[in-house]
Amino acid sequence: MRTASPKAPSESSLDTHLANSGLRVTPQRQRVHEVLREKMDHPTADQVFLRAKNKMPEISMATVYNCLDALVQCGLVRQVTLDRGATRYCPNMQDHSHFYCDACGSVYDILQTISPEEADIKLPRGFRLKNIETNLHGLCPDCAAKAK
Amino acid sequence: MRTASPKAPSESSLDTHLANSGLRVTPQRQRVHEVLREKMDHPTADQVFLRAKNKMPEISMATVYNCLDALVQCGLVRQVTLDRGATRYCPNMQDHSHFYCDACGSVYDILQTISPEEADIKLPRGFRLKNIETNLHGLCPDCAAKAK
DNA sequence: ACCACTATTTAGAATAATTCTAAATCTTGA
DNA sequence: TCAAGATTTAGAATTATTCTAAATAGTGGT
Ligand SMILES: [Mn+2]
Ligand SMILES: [Mn+2]
Ligand SMILES: [Zn+2]
Ligand SMILES: [Zn+2]
Repeated sequence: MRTASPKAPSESSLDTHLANSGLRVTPQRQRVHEVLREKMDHPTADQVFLRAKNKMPEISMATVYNCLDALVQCGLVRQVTLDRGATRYCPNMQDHSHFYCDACGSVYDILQTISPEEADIKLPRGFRLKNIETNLHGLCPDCAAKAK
Repeated sequence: MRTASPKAPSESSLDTHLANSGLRVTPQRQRVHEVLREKMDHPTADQVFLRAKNKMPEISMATVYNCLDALVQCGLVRQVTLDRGATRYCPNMQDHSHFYCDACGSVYDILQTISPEEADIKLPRGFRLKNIETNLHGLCPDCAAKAK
């Protein structure tokens, strides 16, 4: 073998991102990130907890919150807040927006965004814009069909 | 006097909007809407409750939630969810987006939006787009100054 | 390898945010 | 005036998130 331990791109990305933020690589953080990548349906912290427990029964809710915060902090996961309910988490760091079905609450990635330049947002003096978040609201295919 | 009881535009708008949604005009709903118009700083339900109590000491938290929901339902108030904290409420129904300061959590109205046409969002077959919500993240003037 | 230091995890308590429940009050329209 | 339905209310219940303090694990220096 050429390399001692070849890693999947997502794993090595986890390692480097955590390292860059001065955070350690831990089994819990790996597991939480894995759970998010396994099913990219924008789960809540609670759902991540339940899924993570399958392969790691000792993991705690506090740790799930800690891990999610760590992954958000090092730029591997995005927080998605779309309604009064629990925050959702998205491991897709590609530039994309979210479609939220107001009827059933499901969330879909939409691979299209409006860039700050394109949007040409004029902010009052002093504001420093970091990024633009676009949330699309409407009906998902299923709910749109039922609505007719 | 020409008209029997001339109303401020916002009040009559409250009446007609509620009526159009089959909802009654009540002192509590009027008060909650008034609180939101008084200080458009995007307060949380809890903050609305505290402010509403000044002129209406008997109002309850449950009623504040009920009223906010009624006002949202009839199109007089927008819900604004920007982070893991409590939902905020905005009585400005003009098309606008929100600037959220990631440092201090303050929210500002930005009178500029990306229209669905302008954005030219291409959704997969079956999705029905109702509206686009744009949230700007960054630093407010105060926090930007401190950051330097 | 041993140790001290710090980061992380953990269970559970605490707090915050929201929803629910059932009874009281109010409004509307026969 | 009365019945039906809408709304409000206090408080309990539930859900979401944060905090605390002790246990565990990882790191760097010797
Ligand atoms: Mn996503
Ligand atoms: Mn606003
Ligand atoms: Zn749906
Ligand atoms: Zn700020």
